[in-house]
Amino acid sequence: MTQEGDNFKTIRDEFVAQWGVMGTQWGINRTMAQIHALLMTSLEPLSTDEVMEELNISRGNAHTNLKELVNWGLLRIVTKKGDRKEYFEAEKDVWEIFRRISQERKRREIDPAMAVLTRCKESAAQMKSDEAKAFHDQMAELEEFVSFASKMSDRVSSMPHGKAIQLAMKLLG
Amino acid sequence: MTQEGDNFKTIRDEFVAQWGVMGTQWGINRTMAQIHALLMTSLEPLSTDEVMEELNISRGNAHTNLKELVNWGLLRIVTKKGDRKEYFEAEKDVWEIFRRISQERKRREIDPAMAVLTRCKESAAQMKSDEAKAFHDQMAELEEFVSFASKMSDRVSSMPHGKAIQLAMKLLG
DNA sequence: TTGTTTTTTCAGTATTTTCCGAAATTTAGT
DNA sequence: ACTAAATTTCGGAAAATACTGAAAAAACAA
Repeated sequence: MTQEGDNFKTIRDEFVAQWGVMGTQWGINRTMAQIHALLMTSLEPLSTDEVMEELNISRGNAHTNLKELVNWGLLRIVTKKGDRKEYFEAEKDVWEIFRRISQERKRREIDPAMAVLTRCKESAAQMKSDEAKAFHDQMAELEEFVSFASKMSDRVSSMPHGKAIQLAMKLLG
Repeated sequence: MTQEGDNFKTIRDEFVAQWGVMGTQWGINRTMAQIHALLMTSLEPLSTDEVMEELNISRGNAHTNLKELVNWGLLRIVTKKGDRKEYFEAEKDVWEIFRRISQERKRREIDPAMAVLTRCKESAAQMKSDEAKAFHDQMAELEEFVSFASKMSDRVSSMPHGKAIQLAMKLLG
């Protein structure tokens, strides 16, 4: 291993560690964020064992989080001929990463919120007191806004990269 | 208390509870989300004691989370003359709520991410190996995208409500 | 089928986060 | 200055979450 190789490993490890810390700050677990960082910056796909080794984590932990990242569409499984192991490769295109994360967060965060708001709004619809009317109106406004944001998110994240840039330029220009 | 009053309290409590659960799913603590839900749907500002009572939580917990919501700009403190207590009132306008949350998340999530990416990119800038070059390029792409998203977020969340709607219509139309 | 490699599951443990309750501090009236 | 009301802080308890390690299951080859 050359001197430069060591430097690279050092800075990459720092990125992995920092990304892990940041993950926890936005409600993603540390290991998942670290694995994602590791594979985003790896030229070759890695096996479960290599990930375990690199991050000093257990097999169960590595396995669970690798599969979760596959569910998010941020990793894909690849195989090598004559080798029974699964290897994991990260999506590296930033626009594609953004799209996958947007879609997943919408599914997990926005859609359930909509359901709650709609149900609460409807339950309050027939009530006559001032309190209940205000509650109903507040639910309706929140629901409208969330629905709207949801549609916008769909629209933007289904754009090809080029279209998105165009739109952005108009906004920033 | 009328029959309808009871019904209203029931559905409001359900909203508060559900919003709390959702909070935990997106990395916000349950109590903070519940207090926000409670005050968003309250016609009158509430005191710390009223919040404690309504949610069955301790004074310390109520206090900490009320102040945190004030820091987020989602609640403001109001006082009544001849009363030494502080009362808390929620911002109810959905566009304003969205702006405050966007700004806070940017400050907490995006800005630190930028710092990490920039530092890692610069550390790898002089390295010559293929691995290091790929790492540098990946950091640069991520940094560019995040910076870009950050500017977009600023731009959109500083729009008045009307302008935002116009933009959205063009996107959805 | 039998043995070997790899993946998956999960009960128990460790860590992190949240919360309570009470003491300490601050604020304001008399 | 003294008292009373309200706010703030914080050590330790409780709850929620993440992780380990090992066993079970599955996949594959001989």
